[in-house]
Amino acid sequence: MAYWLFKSEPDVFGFDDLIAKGDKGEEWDGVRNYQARNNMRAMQVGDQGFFYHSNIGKEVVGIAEVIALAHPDSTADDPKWECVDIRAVSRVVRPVTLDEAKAEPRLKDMVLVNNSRLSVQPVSEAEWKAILDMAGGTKAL
DNA sequence: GCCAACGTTGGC
DNA sequence: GCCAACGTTGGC
Repeated sequence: MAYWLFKSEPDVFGFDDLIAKGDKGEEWDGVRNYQARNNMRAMQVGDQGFFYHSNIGKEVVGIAEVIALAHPDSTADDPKWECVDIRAVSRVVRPVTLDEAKAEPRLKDMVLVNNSRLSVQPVSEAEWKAILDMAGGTKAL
């Protein structure tokens, strides 16, 4: 099981929008960056990822799960762009902000802290646990 | 709204 | 294949 982080602007598509999609989830489409795409290609069904709100909030607000392997992005002209499907799993008890992540020694190597522009990021198991710890765990949707 | 950082593009 | 120019992203 691997861990990831999905970044989105909440005024375009926020965690609540993903929750509204229910168990069927949603294509994580629109990614036009090779690193982000390659991360999605590496995902397995059942992998989990943090859902991070950029610009507004700048915080980890919930957890999503990969429910379909990478497939061609239906919104792309070029089949080289692929995306996975994800669904919302749970909220964090307390959102963890970017400022808090930057101030946390355990997260000093986290991609979010060092390269916040990458929209789909890998998260190590230690980072995953640290964020969950800071968030006070998760709660049902 | 500004600007720094980053990725991509295209001329050479 | 290098690198300058450009566009986009996202924190501030």
